[in-house]
Parts: sequence; C-alpha cells; structure tokens
Amino acid sequence: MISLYDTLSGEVRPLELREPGQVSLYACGPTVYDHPHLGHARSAITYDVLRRYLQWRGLQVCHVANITDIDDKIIDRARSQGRSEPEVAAEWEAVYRNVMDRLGVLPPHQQPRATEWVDAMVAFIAAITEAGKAYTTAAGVYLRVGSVDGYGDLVKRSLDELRASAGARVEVDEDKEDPLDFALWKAAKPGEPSWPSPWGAGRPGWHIECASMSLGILGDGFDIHGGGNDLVFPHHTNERAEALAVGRTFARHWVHNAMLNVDGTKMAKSLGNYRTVEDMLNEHPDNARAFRLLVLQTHYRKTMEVNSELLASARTAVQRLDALARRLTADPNTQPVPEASSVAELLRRFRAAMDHDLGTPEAIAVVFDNVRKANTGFDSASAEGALLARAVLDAAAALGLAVEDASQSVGDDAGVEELVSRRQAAREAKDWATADELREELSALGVVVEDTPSGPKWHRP
RNA sequence: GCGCCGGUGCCCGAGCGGACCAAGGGAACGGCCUGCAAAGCCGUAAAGCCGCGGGUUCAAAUCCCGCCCGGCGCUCCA
Repeated sequence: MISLYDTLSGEVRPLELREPGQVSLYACGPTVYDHPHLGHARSAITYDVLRRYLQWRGLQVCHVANITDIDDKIIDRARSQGRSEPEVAAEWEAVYRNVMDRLGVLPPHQQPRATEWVDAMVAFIAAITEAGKAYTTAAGVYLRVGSVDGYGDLVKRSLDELRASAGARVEVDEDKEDPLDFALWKAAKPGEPSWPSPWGAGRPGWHIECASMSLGILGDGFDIHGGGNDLVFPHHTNERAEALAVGRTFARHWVHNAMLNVDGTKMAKSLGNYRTVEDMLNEHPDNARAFRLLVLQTHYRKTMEVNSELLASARTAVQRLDALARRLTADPNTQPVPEASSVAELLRRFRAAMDHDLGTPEAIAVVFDNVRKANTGFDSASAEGALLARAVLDAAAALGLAVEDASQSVGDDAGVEELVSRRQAAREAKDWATADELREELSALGVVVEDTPSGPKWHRP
C-alpha cells in the first residue's frame, strides 16, 4: 500500500485512487521567462520520481505539468527586450525542456500551455460568475473568497487569520469587496496581450489556468496535485476555491515539496547564491545525476542543502553505481539460480521505504547497502553478486538514477584497446616503467584502466 | 507581527516512544587485494547521546512547555 503525506488532511495517508490502477498527477510547471534554477530542478525531479516509482509499482500514470506562457513577468521581459510575449515564452519553454531533459526528467505525458486553454478558462470563470461567487470591477473579475466554504483549509487558516495578515507584503486593491478576493480575469492594459471575454478583453489569472487545465485534462476528482510548498497559498488554495465555487471536486491528494538552500541560505539573486540549472550542469557532466542523488537523499518535504562540495561527493557516490554496473557487465552470470532471498529482502526494504511517503533517503540507503553486498558477492564469486547488482540497478532506475552502461563506453576505440594490451604485455614482462607510462597515456585520453583478476578493464569516467 | 516546518557526527542526511541499530552517502584513518595504483572488501578503528532549559513516562533523538537559531508563507515565487 502506497501512502503519501496530504497537505489538506495534514497526515500521511493511503493513496486512494479514483480508478484502481490508474494515477492522475498534476504538477505545477514553470512560468517561462528566465533560466530555470535549482529549485525548479528539485521540484521537477520530485514529481518525476513520484511518477517513475508509481509506474515501477505497476500503476498507469498520467502525468500533466503545465507551461505558464502568459504572465506579468513574461510581459515585462518582452517589453524590455522589444519582443513579443509569444517569442519570449517560446524561447524559455525550449530552454526549460532542454534542461529537464539533461536532468533526466521524463517529459510529462501532457504539457498544456496556458494560452491554448483560454476558452476553457473563460467558460470556467463564467460558471463561477453564474454561481454568484464572483464579481466584476474595473480591474477584472474577482472570486468572492468568503463564499467558498473551507477556503483556507489547505493552509489551515481561517478567513479572519488570513485577512489579518493580508497586505503584509502587497497593497490591497480598494475596489475589492474583501482583501482576500483574487483575480480570475484581468482586464487588459494598453499594449498587453489579451483575449476576448464576456467581461471585456483581458487575460486569465494565474490560478484559473491551473484549475482549468488540471480539471480539463484529468477530470474531476483527479488523484494528485503537486507543486512547491510555496504554492500552497495562495496558488493552490485559490485553484481549489475555484473548483469548489462551482461544486466540482478537486484533487484527492495534495503533495508539496520543500524548498532548497544554497550554501546554507535560501537561493536569491541578491545573496549571490542564485544558481541556474544550466550553470550547475555545465560545471560537470555528471552533475545531473549527482543533483538527483542529492534530491533523493533528502526527504522531499524537508528543505535541502546544495553546494559544490555536496555535488562533488554525490558524484563520487554515483560512480560506485557505475563501477557496479561494470562488474555486472563483466560477469553477467545469467545462469538461473535458486530464488535469492537477499534480492527479495532488498525489494521488500526498497518498497517499504518508498511506499511510506516517498521515503527516498531510506530507499537510497537500501540501494547502497546492496551495492556493498553485491560487490561482496562478486568478490567471493557467488552468483549473488550479479543477482543483487541487477536488482540494485533496477531500483536505482526506478528513482531515475541512470547508471552508465559500461559496454557502451568500450568497443569503438581500437587505439585504446591497443594501448591497454601493450600495457598488459609490459606488466606481464614486469616492465613497470613502460606499463606506467602507458597508463599515463591512457589517462591523458580520459581512460581509466582497472586490473582485475580476469584481466584489464577500461572505461571513461 | 501571524501561521507552518526544521535544528542529529567533520559535511549532507534517515530515524520521530522501547530491541543498546543513532541508517545511508561523502571526507578521514587502519588493514586486505595490487608491482604501484584504480576498483572492491573488511574494520569490536576514529567520529554524534540527537540546538538549550525544564517536564511527562518504567522507557525520549522521538511526546509536552519555554527559549535561541534557520527556512517558508502571508496575492501570482518551485
């Protein structure tokens, strides 16, 4: 049984699916106007892992993540660069997709763009208006928050508590009936992109976008809605209010991942610790896997730390998986063997960890525990080595941790093969000077040679 | 200010009432293996008594109270 922490109920509870065997998952995607940063990466990886694991458990998952391609920030950016909003959005959407690809994040099954769903949004707003839960001002259409029962449930705050702190950071529009009321539709300002509507030209508010696309694609009562925990209020609270306002059932489970700190504090341009995913990826080719390992080693609901030292240590750890994969390639031992209880134990522990609120840190601990056991198996020439190695690699793959296929890195390079065999010949002749010289040469080519009992093996790290 | 979440070894980070198990990763140290390395293994080796102070309990890192520190939210930010 799979359990997840649900923000609404405030407890870890069994995943109750709308339809047995099928999971509908909506995770809030990015507003495309700038470089994705490490926080985006953590969030995307979190839901990628959730999706992969559910699939690994045999469930059929429909993963939807939106692209917000119309927003104040996009408009500002377009204006400052003298370009059109669609141009800006398209540029950054492409960057985002490319970065996610490099991070090993599977493309969601659907990635709707907000601008392609405006008709549905207009219809949704009309329904809310007809239900008497919205009103119009010069600035747009607003949802009457007080008319929705349990509005603040997701943040666990009453309307009065919310009102008490409303405006702490932003001034309140005087035309609104209640400072908490939020925009469903924003009247167009001169020069801004706009769409026609019963309330005049304008554009949709942020929350109605996600509410329309999630319900439009996944249907009422879809299973999981996820996003960063900074979205709990107002974004998710407001999406939920929109659905409730027209009597529709919204997400059955709310999942929120925690934020990330760089060098001990929150990432911010003003603090000088702001890091884009591209910068991290360009620093070292293996940082994609290293970062994913770091994400996995911290529980998704806890603030995680990232810095260069941690990335470096994670790279080292990932290499142990590669080394194990190489041993497996060298000694696949495909012979049928009796049911290995050690493999069953590994799977049992792995599943138990993951089933309990996505316990990736413990799952990773299980993986590394078994890396050692598999190596011990290989060392003692037991069939258990290959069996465990395969299970370990499978478990790692379920978390999206790709392990290099050693057989791919060998083969196409006859020059390297030649150097390796010349070195081996020198070794056999106990000509250590020549052997070491050749090892240097290979090293310069980016090749590492390991002398194993069954002869030399080489790979590119 | 109000609300929520955290503070565990040199670093990161599990565990959240009880088997003396404080996982796992990195770093460091000592062995084994190796011509030397690399990779790998072993270590009753070194390293936490779990932010501070009270309390509850037969039993607390795990529950309660207070304090200190950090993070997030308080209208468009993952």
